[in-house]
Amino acid sequence: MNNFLKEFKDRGYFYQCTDEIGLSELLNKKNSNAYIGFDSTAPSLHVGSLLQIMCLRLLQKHGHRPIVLLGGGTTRIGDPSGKEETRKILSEKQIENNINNIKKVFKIFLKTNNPKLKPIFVNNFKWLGKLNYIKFLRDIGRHFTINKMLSFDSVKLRLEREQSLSYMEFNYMILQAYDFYELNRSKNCDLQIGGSDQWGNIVNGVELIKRESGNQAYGLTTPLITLASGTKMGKTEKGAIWLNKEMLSPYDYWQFWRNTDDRDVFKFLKMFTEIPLDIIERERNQNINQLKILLANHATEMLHGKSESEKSEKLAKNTFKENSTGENLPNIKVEDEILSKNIVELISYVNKDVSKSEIRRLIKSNAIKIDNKNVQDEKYIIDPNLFSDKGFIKLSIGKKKHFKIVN
RNA sequence: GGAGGGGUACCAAAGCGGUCAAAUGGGGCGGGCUGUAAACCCGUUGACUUCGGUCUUCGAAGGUUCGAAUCCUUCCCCCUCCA
Repeated sequence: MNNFLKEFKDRGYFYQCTDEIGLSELLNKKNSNAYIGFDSTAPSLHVGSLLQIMCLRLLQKHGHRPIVLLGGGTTRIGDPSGKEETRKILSEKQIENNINNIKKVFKIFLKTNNPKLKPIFVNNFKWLGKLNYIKFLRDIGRHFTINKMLSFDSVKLRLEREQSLSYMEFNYMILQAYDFYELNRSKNCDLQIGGSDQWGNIVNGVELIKRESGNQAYGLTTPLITLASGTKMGKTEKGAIWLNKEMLSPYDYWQFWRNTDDRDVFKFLKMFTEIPLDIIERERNQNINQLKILLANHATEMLHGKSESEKSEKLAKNTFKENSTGENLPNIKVEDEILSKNIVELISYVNKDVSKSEIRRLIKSNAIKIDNKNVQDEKYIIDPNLFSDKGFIKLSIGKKKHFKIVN
């Protein structure tokens, strides 16, 4: 089997392929261009897309060139796959904005120095935006039968549940198929990779290419990752785990991986790090917490760089150590004016998302600590002398949230 | 177009004149246990508060009433069945 495909499988990326043998031969024969499309509905991707990004890296590693499609065109439509409801339609400006932000992350993850492997960024609005309806129907539309389109899961499920599916969304799969066709034509792209929910869209593309141009293209899908806890990857209680650092700090990203469920650690090491598989296998029986740190370090390093990753690890060690002073936490400067008010005001100032009622509740349930000492009284005012020995105080909200307050 | 059913907090879902800031479950948050895990147990979950209360919330706007999530009117939206 082709090396790329082998590693793809060994790392747990593989779900389905339109023609495994054919693809394997193709990839052995030449360096190929492969594309993955990304949703541009949010200003950042989250870990839910990370597996796809890892696929792109893997392509590069094996000498193939990734094409990143940021769907300015299809985002304007909304993919009905796996969606219960019609998606909100974003403004042009928002989409452009999102695309620019998302690009930053790819520039981190993908190698851009080698001109042969350098990713190609495409925006399908470039071709979808200027399609001529009649011409499109005649050239492309004729290859699709309604009979078949109705049989695809994305459509079928909606209809079965008697949820409305607009004509606009119904066309999504044709547009995605057309994207693949267009990339095959103009960029020599002969492979599309996507999540398992994209299977139908991908197959349509492969068929369209075959019929319209006679070329053989391939599709490859990755499994949907569910966590041991049964939830979808990417979203947690606190919200999505964003990849852009403006939306989620490197430390919080590190913490996300550090807090991986025991049952997922081994799987994630294979999927989300590039540690050689034999080494992962060898390390497997190590202390589970060491493995989690390993995972967190690698994942964070890949996205935010070595120094951020090391800082996060250090900060975590420091923060969770018994009686830590919290000196490594980022400074939060608080003026006397706030400090002279009570603890509720202080916390409210430091953590603006929490309401004062909530803070009062936290105090009652023993969740608030100043320099590791519980605060029980909501009228408590910080003694300025506390600053004098170290120059700062540590404010803790619960066990995981800590702040270093400087005056 | 006709006939019904429905819109309640983060989600699901009860309530159908006062005792409703609204049962219950999930989720979240906090505490306990631990390993920053899982499981489990407990507490909590509109806002503000001088802790006495005060203010805003049950699709929207009006109305009836001492008093409405609950009754009436109009409007908006969703669903089911028939055409």
